Formats: sequence, structure tokens, C-alpha cells
Amino acid sequence: MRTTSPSHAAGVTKLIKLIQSRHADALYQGEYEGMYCVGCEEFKSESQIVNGRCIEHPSRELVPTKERNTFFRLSAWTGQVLEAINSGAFRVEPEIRRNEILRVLEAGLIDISVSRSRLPIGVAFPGTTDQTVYVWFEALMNYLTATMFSTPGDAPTWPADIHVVGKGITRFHCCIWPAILMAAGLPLPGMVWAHGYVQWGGAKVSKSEGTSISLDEAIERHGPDALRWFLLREVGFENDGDFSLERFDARYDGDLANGLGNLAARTTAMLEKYRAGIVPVGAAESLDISGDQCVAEYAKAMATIDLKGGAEEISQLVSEANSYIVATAPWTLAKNGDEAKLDAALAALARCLLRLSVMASPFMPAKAQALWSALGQAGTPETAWRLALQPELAGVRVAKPDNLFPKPTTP
RNA sequence: GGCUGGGUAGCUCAGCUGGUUAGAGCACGGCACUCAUAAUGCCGGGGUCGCGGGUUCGAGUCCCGCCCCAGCUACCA
Repeated sequence: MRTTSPSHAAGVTKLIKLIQSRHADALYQGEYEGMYCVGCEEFKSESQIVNGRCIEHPSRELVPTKERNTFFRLSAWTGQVLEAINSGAFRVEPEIRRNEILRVLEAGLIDISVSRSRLPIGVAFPGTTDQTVYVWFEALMNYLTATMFSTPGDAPTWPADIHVVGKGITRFHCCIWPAILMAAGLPLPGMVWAHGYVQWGGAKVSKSEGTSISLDEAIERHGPDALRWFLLREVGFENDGDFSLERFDARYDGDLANGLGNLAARTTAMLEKYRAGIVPVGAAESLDISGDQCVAEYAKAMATIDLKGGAEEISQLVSEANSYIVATAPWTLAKNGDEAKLDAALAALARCLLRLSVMASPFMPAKAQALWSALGQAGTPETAWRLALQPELAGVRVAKPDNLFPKPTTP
């Protein structure tokens, strides 16, 4: 939803009027008087002023300035927002972000002016001629104008279950936004999840060595699925992280080429060699128990948006499968003619691969799909969670997939 | 400056309400195996747990002080 569209402006107007009708005193005329930094072109709060100077422009004098505009009584909602977070009705994740917000709230919010008289662009503030709506007040409203306000009659798609935002705008989403909704008598979103940033090449590295890498180059190197895997497995979704080619290559070679890719290759190769590509019937093995555990942990992690934790479970299961192969040594079973045990081992490995395909699909949809198809499955692994819990492949014809994660040929 | 995190093996990090010889992955060294993308498995070396005090029978884990790193800091988008 572009904030320049007419329906957006209408939605903004509607929300402001809704607030006015429910809480007449939530919006009031006031005079803002504060220290204005010419360098930043904005007013500074006390916390941003050190030794009487703006912390970002300590060389400039702050100018006392007055401006008349409309205020939102944010301070009045501090307690209720705090309560909503503490009670779990409105969740803020991860914990580090929640702690930040809680301290801010405990310190108390101050009213914010929500109209501007300086800017010629923007949505006109209802009831005024020379004022426009404060851009953040307006931008947050976009969530509503894009959902429940824009097209009357549609099924209500608000409240959202989760807002995924960058950590830099956590405050707007966790303090101002819920207060606005409360003032308007609208339900709050279930959760705000603030993710970290990734530095491409790292500022230090790129400046001194000139080794910064572009997004395109990174994708070109090992493919988009591998890049997603790297970011979620190594960096996670919560923390900041530095992208480096060394780490990317290490993850690709270790987790994907030597890990999942090689496991798929060796398993399907054995199925073809010993059982003509048909998955035999086999009772549950120790590997199935490992699989149950990994899937359970994976589900728990994914439910809490712990994508890094989910990825770790995939790696864990790959590792357990490799250990299982060496422990059972199917090639020895084949040589000795121990057909029953060979059936059991191959069947368990095939089931394990099927689970991995499903588990990997959120991270690497294309690669997971390739593995899925190689296992003789129709459709997509994304909708096959049931098979992650209880994999069944007996009698299915499988084929060795194309090299899932080829290693770059080193010159 | 205030607030929130972090400082544990060469690297990336786990270590819950304090309890026996501080863990994992990667990297490194040795051994084993051959189904596989010179792949995999097993074993091993390696740490004064930022510094200094304190509480305790006992602290990486709690308390105080200090040092260093990162992030946030609202009328910026």
C-alpha cells in the first residue's frame, strides 16, 4: 500500500476521527517549545542533549523554538501499553528488544505532536488547513488502511498476528502504535518481532580492504537458497551479523554440500545400488527416534520464530543420519547378505531424507523441492508437515537427485 | 550522558533458578571406512570463563566497582 494513494489519506482521516470520537482528549492543540537543532533539522529531547549540545552536532548551538500544532496524548497510554506487554497480550520479541521497550515505558512516554506546519506534502490534518499529519503517525496507520479500512465489506484482516520490523523502528511499533490503537478502540497486533541487520562485508573490512560484496554477488556464488540458509543459520534473525565470504563458503561446504547434499547423494545411491531405487519396508530404527526428536525441537523453535534454532535441528539430523550410516554400514550388510537389516537401514534413511526435505523447505524452497521430487513425491514439501512427523516411503521409487549443492571447482 | 545487551577454546557461540574433571560446531592432529559431492564416522590436543574485590562449604553462574565492544536514544524517514 503506497502512502500516496487516495484511499490511504481517507483511512488516515478516518482513524483520526475515530480517535477523536472515542477519546475526545486524546488529541489536543498545544504549543511545542523545545530546543531545535539546525544540524538535524529537528527538536531534541533532553536525553539527546549533553552539555547543552545535540549529541550528533555538538559544534552547533541549539535554538529555542516554538511551534503550534496538534498533540497526541501518548503519555496517558503508557501504563496500558506496559500492561499489555507484561501480560503477554501484546508481545515484543526478541527479549533484548522487549527489555529496551519496557525501560522506555517505565520511564514514561511523553506526548508527541502529530501534525507539522512546515511540510507542504503529506495528508492534511482533519480540521486544519495548514497542518499535515506527522509522518510516523501516518505511516503506522498504513497497516490499517491496507487491511480493514480500505475496502469496506471485505473480511477483516486486522489485527495482524505479527509485525516483523527492523530493530531501528521498534519504538514506533511498540509504544506509539499500540497507544494509537488503544485510543481508537482497535485491537492490537499479537506480536512485534524486531530483527537485526546484516552488514555486507562489514564496515571495517570493506573500507580498509575494499572487499565489500553485493547482494547479487552473494547470490551468484552459491544460489539464493544457500544465501538464505547462511543468513538464518549463521547470523540468525535476531542479531546483527557480518556477511563474509569465508563464513558463507564454510557454511555452504560444511552444512550443505558435505552435509545435506552429500547425505542425499549417498542415501539415494545406496537405494539404487542395493534396491533398484525402491524404498523397502522397514520397521522403526534408532534414526527414526532421532528424527522424532529433531522434528519436535524444530517445531518448537519455529513456533517461536527461532529460525536459527530450527536450522540447527536440520544440521543436527543430518549429522545423526551420517553417524547412523557408518554405524549400520549398509555396504557391509549387502556384502554379507543381511537383507532384513539392510532393508531397515535403507528405509530409515529414506524416511529421514523425507523429513529433511520438509524441514528445509522454509529455508531453501527450491532445494527442498528438488529433494522432495527425487524422493518420488508429488506436490511440494511446504504443505507436507504430516510427513515430517510420520514419514512413509515404503514402495516408492526414488532417484538420485542432481547434485543438490555442487562444490565450486577450485582451479 | 541514559537505557539494553555482550566480553567463555584460534574462530562463531551454548552454558536454566550457583554444585562433582567448563561444552558444541568450525579449524587443527591421529585413526577408521568406502555408499557418497577427497565425502563421512570415531578419538584427541587446546580455555587464569574481560579485570579487581565480595558473599558462600562451593561462582563462568549472585553482589559491588572498573575496562572494552555493540545496539537503542521518540516532534528523522
